[in-house]
Amino acid sequence: MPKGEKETPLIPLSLFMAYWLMKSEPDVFSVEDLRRKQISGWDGVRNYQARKNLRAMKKGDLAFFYHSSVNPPSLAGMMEIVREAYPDATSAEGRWDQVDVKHLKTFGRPVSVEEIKRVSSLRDMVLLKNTRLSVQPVTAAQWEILLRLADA
DNA sequence: GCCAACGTTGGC
DNA sequence: GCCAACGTTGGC
Repeated sequence: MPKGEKETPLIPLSLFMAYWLMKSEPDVFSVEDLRRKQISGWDGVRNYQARKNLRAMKKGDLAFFYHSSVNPPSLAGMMEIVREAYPDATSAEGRWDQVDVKHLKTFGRPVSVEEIKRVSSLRDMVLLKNTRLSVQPVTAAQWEILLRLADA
């Protein structure tokens, strides 16, 4: 290999980590609330499919912070999973879990769901297919495209 | 505020 | 296990 040429890893780093999208109504908890706290528990999830996704999260995974039920609904920032699933203290039944997340970025240019719908390579996003799922996976390819749209 | 899509509950 | 009734989510 010629000097100064960057060595390509045999296996891309992205294969080792997963990407997610997590919804919150910003009136309740926004990406700026998370920026102020830096680290916060992500609790209150009461859906089995979302719980399954929470439990699949690994430390170091990245997630988009999605602002739902506002105009316009959009990807507002990015965070890192810093603690894997553990019992949600706000759940009396004890069967729900939460993770801890850390603020990484608030997007200067949030990506609206309307914009996402216009990108054909994003048409398979869970966000568009299963609109009610509040914790959902994002593929590495989708992640890259969305980051570019966010100018991040 | 409306309503479509989806999830849960409970009677049978 | 089916399904009707009901509740919730979330875009519009």
